[in-house]
Amino acid sequence: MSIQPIALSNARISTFRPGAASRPATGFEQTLAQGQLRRIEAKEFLFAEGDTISHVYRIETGALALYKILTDGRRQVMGFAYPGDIVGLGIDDKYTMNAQAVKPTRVRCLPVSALRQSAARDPALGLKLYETMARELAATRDLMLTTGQRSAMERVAGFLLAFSRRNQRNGQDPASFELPMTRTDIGDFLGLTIETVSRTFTKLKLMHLIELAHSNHVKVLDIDALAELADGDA
Amino acid sequence: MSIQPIALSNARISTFRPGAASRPATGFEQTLAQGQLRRIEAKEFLFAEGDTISHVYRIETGALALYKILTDGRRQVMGFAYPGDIVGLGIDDKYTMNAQAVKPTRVRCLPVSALRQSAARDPALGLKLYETMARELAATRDLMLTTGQRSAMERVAGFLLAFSRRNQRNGQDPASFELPMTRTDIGDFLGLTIETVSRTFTKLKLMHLIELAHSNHVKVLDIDALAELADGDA
DNA sequence: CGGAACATTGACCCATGTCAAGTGTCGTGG
DNA sequence: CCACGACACTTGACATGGGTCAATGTTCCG
Repeated sequence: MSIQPIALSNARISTFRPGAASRPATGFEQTLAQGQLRRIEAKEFLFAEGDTISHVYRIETGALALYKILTDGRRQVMGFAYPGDIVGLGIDDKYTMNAQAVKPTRVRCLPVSALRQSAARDPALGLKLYETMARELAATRDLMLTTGQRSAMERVAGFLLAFSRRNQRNGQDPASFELPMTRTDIGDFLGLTIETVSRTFTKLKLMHLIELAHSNHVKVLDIDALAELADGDA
Repeated sequence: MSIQPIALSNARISTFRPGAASRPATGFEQTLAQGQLRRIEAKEFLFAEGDTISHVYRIETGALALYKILTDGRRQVMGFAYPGDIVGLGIDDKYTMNAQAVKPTRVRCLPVSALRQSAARDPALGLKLYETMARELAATRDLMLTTGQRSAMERVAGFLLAFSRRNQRNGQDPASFELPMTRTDIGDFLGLTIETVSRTFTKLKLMHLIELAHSNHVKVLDIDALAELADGDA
């Protein structure tokens, strides 16, 4: 896979499906399902880097940007969290990133104390947490391969491609979607300036690979060509 | 901390200290201690991306480079593994990176089957694995902040600084050390070409912040200035 | 309608990549 | 012990992708 900009997209601790009995609900999922629902507005923080960890969250609707900042203001977006994703896990007692909503978002809250208790008893939960982290690590490494080695065009094409594929996985239209985040977010995610992101979008338009109805609504015209541009990958 | 280029440097599953009884050895550590010792030569692979996972390894002596490659040859070194570090963990049944010795290296081997068995029974082990991954994730994110947002000088200064600090933690001279890896490895790690790495080393020499006896022996003359150059961090 | 926030576009510049030559350093074989 | 080749590193000259700065356009909302 060429790009994996979705911090926790595969990091779901097994989505809870009431109908499908194939996978029994763990204590964690049961607890989470009863967790309090919380609504946050666009640009509001769910938590900030350095805050003491109180809860772990699962996104229900909306989207979050997860990022770190340097003192001089440079910012690296580590990923975006979408419905189903879990955010806030970590071994220290402080959050290591900022989690800021990019649009109105609802999350379900689980106190970490409850998580710790369960984990001390249930070997399966410990392994799930391990899996979750391992997946996120894999995603982060893919992103690093991207920001470390690829050209602006490869990065942007890969970003759009990942979005398209994510839609497909979720049974939505892979050829037409709304980007919830700003150019600044995309730039800070890919390690580019907003100008470069914008220019690259324009190039893709001129090549007739995409259309931009409004600046955030993307229509993919030629996904194969897009994949080729994004490529350079195993 | 400004840079953390050491993939698994903090990812040790609690170093086993026979003398200190404060921390009881887990089943994992006991098993590992009895694991087979294996010697690999410089440039030899411990495992390659895509190989089926058979063992998890702990480095005893030497150093490994862990990296991914794109089809066109571009390479991203994700980190280096030093004595005490654990490599080979992952949720899939294939290794996700190449692990290649940068100098003669000895590792202790643990079959994953043994690990899986232990983990199914022991909640503490699952949590340790989780911790290990969480630490490595944090290190990878720091590296991403580096390759994504920093200048060549910041990257190289940070790299040397991390090396110095690592030596200090291990009770060795923080002002004088041998880099086990080539300029190519450093470049592919920091997302720079070997020429840029070399030129940056030269600049640091001219600024009298370091000395290079042989091209791989670094003497740090002014660690504070180095830290300042590396900085831009929280 | 007005203004704020975001996006696009253009002109220019610079840090870093590219290409090429030159300089150690090491190990091997004569 | 020296000659040689292999390999890694350094240095220089030049090219360029993407950053910076500035002006303009677009969308949205009060």
